[in-house]
Amino acid sequence: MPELPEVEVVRRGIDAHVSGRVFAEIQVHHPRAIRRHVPGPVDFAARLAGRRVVAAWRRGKYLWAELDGGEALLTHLGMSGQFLVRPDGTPDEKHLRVRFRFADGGPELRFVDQRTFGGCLVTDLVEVDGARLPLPIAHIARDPMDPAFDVGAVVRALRRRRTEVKRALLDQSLISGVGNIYADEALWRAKLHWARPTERLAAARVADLIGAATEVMTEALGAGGTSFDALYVNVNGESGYFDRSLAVYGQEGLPCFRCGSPIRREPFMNRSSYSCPRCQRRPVR
DNA sequence: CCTAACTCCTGCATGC
DNA sequence: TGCATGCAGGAGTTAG
Repeated sequence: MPELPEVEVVRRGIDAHVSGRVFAEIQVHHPRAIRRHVPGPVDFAARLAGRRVVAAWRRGKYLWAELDGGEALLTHLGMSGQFLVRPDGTPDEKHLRVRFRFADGGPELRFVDQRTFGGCLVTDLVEVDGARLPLPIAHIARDPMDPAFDVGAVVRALRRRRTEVKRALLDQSLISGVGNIYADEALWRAKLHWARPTERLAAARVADLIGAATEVMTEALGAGGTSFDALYVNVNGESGYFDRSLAVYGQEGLPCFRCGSPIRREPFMNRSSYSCPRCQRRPVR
């Protein structure tokens, strides 16, 4: 499940292998992959052909290739999206959705996505609060790796919410880049139960939580990301190894690293939350 | 305006 | 073996 660290690994790969190159033929193999590009696949391909990639950027879980002339190829990996750099003639992946060829005839870029939650679109860049962003993600908050990330402002915004703390942590308009895995890891590090009401959390506890999220995602990036299977890989098809360092996510029944209590799994928003029953006490009501 | 539920999708694990 | 069911879940959309 690509979250900030995994998307950053992909961004670096695209920056290294695609920046400076000129798009040629683009093939859309599955229309759902560009469903957010409203004008459709023909327009999508036409807007990219002949355009040079200036650089690859990221905010939260979104990444985009800035094109010469001012537009951007914006993408989100969803649950299972991958960008792979492959020499021409490499057999197509089963879930190949979009093929990007280049004018230099070098290795092509492929968007592969099993569960089709991810996608691509071409869009304008706009100025938002001192940052240059693709228009559809103007509402996405800065992530903790952003030099202009303001911890104090995020703490205040989060405490204004009237909801459970994990819901707020997953809200990409408050703080971006955190998904289910790193949310659970950050809550464990901060010793907070996911259902704690935000309005009853002291500012210092919230700051601890943001710090824990930043810390765990930084460590995961250093490990090349988290991967449970072949679904998340870098542009060369290689997996990260942070899954070995996970304290709670997917660890149901295994002993807590801190206290030895068996990690529990609870239903949360039609998915799961993992936590330590002793280190992370459930709120009384 | 704010919050929560719903929805999209495929493959794998599980149980009968 | 085959079929049904549950689960994985990001984020836009819709409902209240």
